[in-house]
Amino acid sequence: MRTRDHDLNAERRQTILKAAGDCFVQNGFHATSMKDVCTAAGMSPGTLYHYFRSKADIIAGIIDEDALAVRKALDEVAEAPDLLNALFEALDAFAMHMTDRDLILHAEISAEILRRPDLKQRAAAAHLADQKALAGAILKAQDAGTVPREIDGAQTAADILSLIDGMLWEATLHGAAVLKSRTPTLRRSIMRLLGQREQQS
Amino acid sequence: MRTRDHDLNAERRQTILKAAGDCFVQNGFHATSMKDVCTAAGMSPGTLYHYFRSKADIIAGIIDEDALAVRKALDEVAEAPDLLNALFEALDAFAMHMTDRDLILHAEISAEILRRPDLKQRAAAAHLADQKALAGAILKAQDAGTVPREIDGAQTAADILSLIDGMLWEATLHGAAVLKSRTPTLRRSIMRLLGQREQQS
DNA sequence: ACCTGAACACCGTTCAAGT
DNA sequence: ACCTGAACACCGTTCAAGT
Repeated sequence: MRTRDHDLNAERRQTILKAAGDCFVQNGFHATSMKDVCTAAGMSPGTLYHYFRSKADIIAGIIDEDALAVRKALDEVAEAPDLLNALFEALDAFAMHMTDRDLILHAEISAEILRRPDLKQRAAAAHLADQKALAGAILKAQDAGTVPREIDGAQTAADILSLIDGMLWEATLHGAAVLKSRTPTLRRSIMRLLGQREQQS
Repeated sequence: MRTRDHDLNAERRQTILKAAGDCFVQNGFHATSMKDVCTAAGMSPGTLYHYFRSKADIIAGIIDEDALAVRKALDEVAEAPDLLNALFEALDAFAMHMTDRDLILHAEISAEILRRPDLKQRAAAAHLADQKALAGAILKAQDAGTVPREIDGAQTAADILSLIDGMLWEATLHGAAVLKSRTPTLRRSIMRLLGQREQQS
């Protein structure tokens, strides 16, 4: 058959993404050479370039995988009946399961987004979609009476995402351990942003 | 005289930092070659390497300049008699005077911090110092009775810095214009984090 | 279509030589 | 001390040739 083998294509691409991810976590995006990725993936440069057009294209693939995961998590929160509960549960799960590997890869991803205009554009669209999903959830909570009307849904959604990003930034700077210690206080801050009164547990 | 000429040294370093900054803003850190910086600074590679040990060392110099500016602004806020006022004034000035150039350079800086462990360590120290300065200011406001006692100063300081970083991230993704539209709502979010009641102006 | 590996263009850094 | 520019080692990408 001369036609393109889609299964092989998808499989090879997956192999390359995994191998590249490992390399990037170990040595960073710019410190790993294409030769490194080739060795890790067990193929020659020519073959690798058959599946990805450039080194940058590889990290774009990794970014897409990451964005999809965030997307799914937020959509689940948006669809849940109780916003606060769902959000805090997602946050806990996030802080629990985030490994050092994830954190390092997230840093590499962010760095590359900051650098490349085309990735920046995709990240901007993803960020807007995330914001809208959360804003929709806030609106629903306002209809249900859980969140006061005077809260600006869109802006508050953006601020909540900022808080989470900020925690991630702290975690990359000071180590993954801060995720666990930070989650409870982050909870309180998010509640304040959503206009909740203080409450003793 | 065979002894090191300190004035010339400082001047040349400044020339290089400025030239490199221009190059990085135009083409990004990794897309500008040392040859580009040499041309912009008007000197040969050998001379440039006489003043900076590496390309990474140049961006480290730019980072230090940036961190110093943040440091100064936050210390002024911390020393002001009225925290809220001083903070909001600083924020307005920040949003007003932030140029596209600053924003792009900030992005390049962040990307490089994410990548290099030694820069990461310095950024972590700077972030901690910023956080402490703001936490001190919150404590002072608590003593003055402007901010309620149940607020956790250190964590709230971290959260406020997260909100500002988040706004910067949004600005790099969606353009500098969001800084001006975002500042008023950011104000309200910060007030909420500091336990202030809603108020009509 | 899928794969190989030598070859090309380029870049960060060094170093012998000059003043 | 300060400066030059050719030279070195390395890296992302291409391409002629093979199956």
